Amino acid sequence: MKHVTIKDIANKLNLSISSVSRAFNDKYDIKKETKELVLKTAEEMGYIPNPIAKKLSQNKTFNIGVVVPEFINEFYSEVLIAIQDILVPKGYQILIMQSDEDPEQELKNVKTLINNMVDGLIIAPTTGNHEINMDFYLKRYNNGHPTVFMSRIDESIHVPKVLFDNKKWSFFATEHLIRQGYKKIYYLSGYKSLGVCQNRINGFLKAMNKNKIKPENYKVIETGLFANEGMNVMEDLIYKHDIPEALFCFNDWVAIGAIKALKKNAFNVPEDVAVMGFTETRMAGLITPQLSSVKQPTREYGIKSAEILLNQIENNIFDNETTILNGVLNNRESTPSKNK
Amino acid sequence: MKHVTIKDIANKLNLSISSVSRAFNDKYDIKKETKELVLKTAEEMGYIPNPIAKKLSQNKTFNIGVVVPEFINEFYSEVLIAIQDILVPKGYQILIMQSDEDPEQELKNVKTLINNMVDGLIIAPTTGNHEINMDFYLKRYNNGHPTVFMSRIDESIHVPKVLFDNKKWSFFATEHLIRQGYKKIYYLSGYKSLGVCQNRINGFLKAMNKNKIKPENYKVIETGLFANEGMNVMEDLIYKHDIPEALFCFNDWVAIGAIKALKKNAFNVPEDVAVMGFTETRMAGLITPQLSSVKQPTREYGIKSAEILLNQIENNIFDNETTILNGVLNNRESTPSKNK
DNA sequence: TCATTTTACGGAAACGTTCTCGGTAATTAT
DNA sequence: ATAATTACCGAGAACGTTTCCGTAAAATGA
Repeated sequence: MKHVTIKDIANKLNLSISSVSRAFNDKYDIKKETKELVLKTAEEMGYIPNPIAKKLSQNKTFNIGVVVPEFINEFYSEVLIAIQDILVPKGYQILIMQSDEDPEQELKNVKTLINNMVDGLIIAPTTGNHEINMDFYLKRYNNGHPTVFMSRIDESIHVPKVLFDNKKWSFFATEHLIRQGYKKIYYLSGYKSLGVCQNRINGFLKAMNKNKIKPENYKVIETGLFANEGMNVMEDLIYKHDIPEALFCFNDWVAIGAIKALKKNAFNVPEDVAVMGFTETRMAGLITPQLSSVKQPTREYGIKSAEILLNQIENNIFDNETTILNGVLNNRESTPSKNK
Repeated sequence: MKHVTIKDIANKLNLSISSVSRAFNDKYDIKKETKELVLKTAEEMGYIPNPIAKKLSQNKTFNIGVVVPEFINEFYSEVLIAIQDILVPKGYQILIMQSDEDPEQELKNVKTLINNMVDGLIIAPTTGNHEINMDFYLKRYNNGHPTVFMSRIDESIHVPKVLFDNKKWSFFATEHLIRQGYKKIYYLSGYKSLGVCQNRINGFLKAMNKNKIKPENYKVIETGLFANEGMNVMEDLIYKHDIPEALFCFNDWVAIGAIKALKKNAFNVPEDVAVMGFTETRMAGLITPQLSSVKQPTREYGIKSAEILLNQIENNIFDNETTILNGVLNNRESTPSKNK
């Protein structure tokens, strides 16, 4: 039951502790035969190295902290898996914490991870511009602590980051609706206080301006992140007889909620109202009608973030590079062409 | 930039290291004033305790390993959040690993966590009866290592576990279809090799027997876990003109896939074919028609598992208790009554 | 007042590694 | 054969805590 240590092996073989240690860590001054002997007896004795001791003496934990705003949606789950795929083979362990979309919880999470001496942090902030948190993260990063930011972070902040151009793809999605022939388009946005939502609003508005859509033919309606909010907002519009030709929604959930409200009130999708989602989920291709949406590259998010972090930790390379990932606009049944 | 240690504080105050340590750990032989002095100067000097050293000297990591088969679906995400909600306030950190539904990966994950000296393990096996893994876990548990098993584990195995009676609820769901008046019912199962799938099949068959449904009026068709598999199997049935009155599906995804195939081939749901899901997801209430399903109590899963583990770790209570959680059968539009 | 108990603190070992330094034996070069 | 080099190994400090044990000072009791 007693834990076998390096010392026990040393005693048994009449070797020194240092020699046994060398046997495990290769490449040092150690004879091939003794090394093999040590390895063999270690195996026999059921030796398991104590990572805690290793960490203490090396001042390295081989732990990476990852903080995400939530992982109920597939998005961050997929990102996390990708991060693991890169980091675990390199010997790192990942500590995952979720902030429940709350900046205060986020800061707590980061501090907990720091207290646990993580070798590096990947942070997906709940919002891109929460100043108190950002100040804290920045100071730490500038003191030389490996950190990568992800997803919802302002492009202007001078740190290594991996992001998606929400404004651009929101613009693309909106223009797509315009090109499909829809004249009156409403955007059901998330919370305007979230940076990511603001960016997508800006993309929507940019498309309106560029295409000279008159103000009476578009609207931005603050909605939320979940289906029931999309449903409520749509119910409200129906109640007011304020029905657009097309809806662009902050995410697939909002879109699905809106569709539900429409169907319930005898509107046909897409004949009466076309609907477009965002941050595609697996459902998009499965519901009726199949939902047009913008797919974000979840795996690339994780892979790229992990690689940048590794570069900081292992090669001491601290570029403030910004990686902007590309999406895919999937046109499906919910946004057919009205032209001709 | 140098890390402030307990020693630095001791030097500054002309105290011994032990006294400073006592100041932080309360309740020992320490005068109130000195304690406050230590705490105050520690604060000023920006002291952060080194958890690694603490762990080494206490032989405790305050880390809990949680291994889940996957966390792409909401189910385990919700369980994980509940586990965190219980354990984090108690000072524990959670290391999450996912096995990608692969027993070998699962064993690797568990071993990685053990090597990292977790104080306890919560394991949701990919399947309930993979013998090699189970032998390993059991031996460890019987050697006094805190462990709780969750979700997909056989009731007969003598360990502390939290589970859902899949057979019972599958039986309930099937009987519900029968009572709603459906005479010909097919079950689209998961992989028969997975214990959890086998249990649900047994529940289905039990309902068939009890209600004396003739063999020509039911079928169990091995399908899979994802929507495209549900879709393919249903397409195949349609091709063979082998259409039941109701479908019972292994999970909501399979159900949604099957519904898609039906709609595509001009069958109406539920008029032509009723459909019932399982392990309810958020989508169930949002798609058209709203999907009847069985809701599993995800939060209770996590809370109960965490509590049992804490009891093992902190109170040394190792009951082999089995907690069986209750579900809820939500009847929605996809399974209306045919009677009358 | 003196013996006894309590309180508060210091010394030092322990946790299990890594790693620097120095030393000896073996090998090679001169 | 001797000197120089190399290969291999051991001693012991270091990482930052906790905790056991001993003891001086203070408090208590008679």
